[in-house]
Amino acid sequence: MSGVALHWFRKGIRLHDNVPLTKAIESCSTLIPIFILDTDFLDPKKVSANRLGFLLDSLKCLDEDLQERGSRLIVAKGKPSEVIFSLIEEFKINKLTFERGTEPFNKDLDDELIGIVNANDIEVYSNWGHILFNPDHILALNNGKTPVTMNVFLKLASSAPTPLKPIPAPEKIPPPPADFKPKNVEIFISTPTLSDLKEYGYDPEAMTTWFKAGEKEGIKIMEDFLKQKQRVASFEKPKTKPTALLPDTTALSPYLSVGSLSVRLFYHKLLEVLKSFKRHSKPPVSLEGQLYWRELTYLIGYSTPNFHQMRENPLCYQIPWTEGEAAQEALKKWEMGQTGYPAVDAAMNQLRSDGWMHHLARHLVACFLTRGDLWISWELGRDVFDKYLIDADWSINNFSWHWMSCSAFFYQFFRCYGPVSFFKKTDPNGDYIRKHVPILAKYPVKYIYEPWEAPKNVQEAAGCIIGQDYPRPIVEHKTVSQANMGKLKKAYDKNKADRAKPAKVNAEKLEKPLAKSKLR
DNA sequence: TTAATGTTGCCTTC
DNA sequence: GAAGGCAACATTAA
Repeated sequence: MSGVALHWFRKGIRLHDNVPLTKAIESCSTLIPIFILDTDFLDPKKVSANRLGFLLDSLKCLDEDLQERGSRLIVAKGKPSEVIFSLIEEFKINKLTFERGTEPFNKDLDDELIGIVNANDIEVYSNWGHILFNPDHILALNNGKTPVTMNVFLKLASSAPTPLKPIPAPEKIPPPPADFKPKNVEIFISTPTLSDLKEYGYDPEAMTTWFKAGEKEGIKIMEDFLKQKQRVASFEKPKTKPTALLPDTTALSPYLSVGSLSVRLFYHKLLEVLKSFKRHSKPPVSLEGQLYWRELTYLIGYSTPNFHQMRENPLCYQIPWTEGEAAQEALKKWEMGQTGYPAVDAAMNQLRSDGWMHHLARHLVACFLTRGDLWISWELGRDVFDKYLIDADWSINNFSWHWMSCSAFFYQFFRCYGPVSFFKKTDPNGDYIRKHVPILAKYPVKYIYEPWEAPKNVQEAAGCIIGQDYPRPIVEHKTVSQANMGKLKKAYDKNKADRAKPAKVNAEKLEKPLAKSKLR
């Protein structure tokens, strides 16, 4: 054991169930554990202080956990591929380990790394540690076709190999070289905080999320939740409350997203709990089902070209969303919680302050921005979510915006969320609004969801005049949502017609070659 | 080809 | 609180 190993942390910011890291340790006396802060990522316009801060805190925890085992985390800054290749060369790396990514930007880099590194006679180990199932395996089971519904996915998953059992964290980890100072790679002296990134425009005060980062925290939240066995066994996602003042779901998404909690650990611990119940809730609504949804989105993101956009995306309906200045203005109001619909604004305010909101709150605001009310492209809403959510996840986020905008996977556009009605069901008193839109806190129950309906004297008594202290509704929901359904119907018809034409031509052209290549 | 199905709508009626 | 109408989508199973 004399080699130098490089373990690259991307997601998978943890020591438990980290197979590549464990493989790296097996065969080296020196291990460089590195995280690379991509300079493209350091932009408050694209990545909020909450999201970046949560990531940095996760790294800090990782560093502490590494130090407990005789190592420490090295955080570099730059373009990931350049940093990796530079380190490989300078430190004569024998072994490179990392967790594979399904997203297009990761996929390309993975292929590049595996190819070039193998050519240089360096041992490479990577795995699919961020997900339960090997996506290539699932796709093969479906003859290479991307599954687009949960039932199809469940069938495929049931005939795929059982997800691997998690492995424990290593007890000892070989240290990086003493005085580790690469020549061509910029590294931080210690794990950076937001204060160290002021030059990029970050303000440490802007980090307001109450979520605590780290592997220990993620595992603790998981264990506390799984202890409530009855709750686990009867969990049904659609029945949880978006307006709860404390999360009514597991709220494990931030930890799963950066990988400080292993999805396989959660999966197997969950199944253990379910085993002790004769009857329990089932996918797609159960807790187990939530993990399968996550898998499905990763699989779709992995196998669908241009999944991050409407155009050139084979799964996505082409819908003529509003563009231009008016759309930008409305988008900004939506982002900043200024639509004049208290429920929507409360959710958006929670998104910006906490970096998290309940899944159904995401539905309400996403529907409102796209097909429901504002008729603005899901891509723009997706970007706003990606900026603020501490659980931001490329696959899940893109999938959900397809779904909510009726661009793919879900098409029942006549089922539309009401910005007044939807939250009333779980929060008739409007406590969620009172918390997240404090200027409305004194409104009587009768008007809390529709403050513009309140008589002037009621507005004055509540200390908030509509149109002055809080905006009037940006649109009239009833009217625009009706009109939008008509527009969607038209767009659907046009898409069907457009799809029918080229498909016919292709079928004729491809008939022979297809038959020939059946064995592929 | 038709029938059943689809994680999470809203409103009115009983 | 449950049920049915609303005006009706696409995908999958049969």
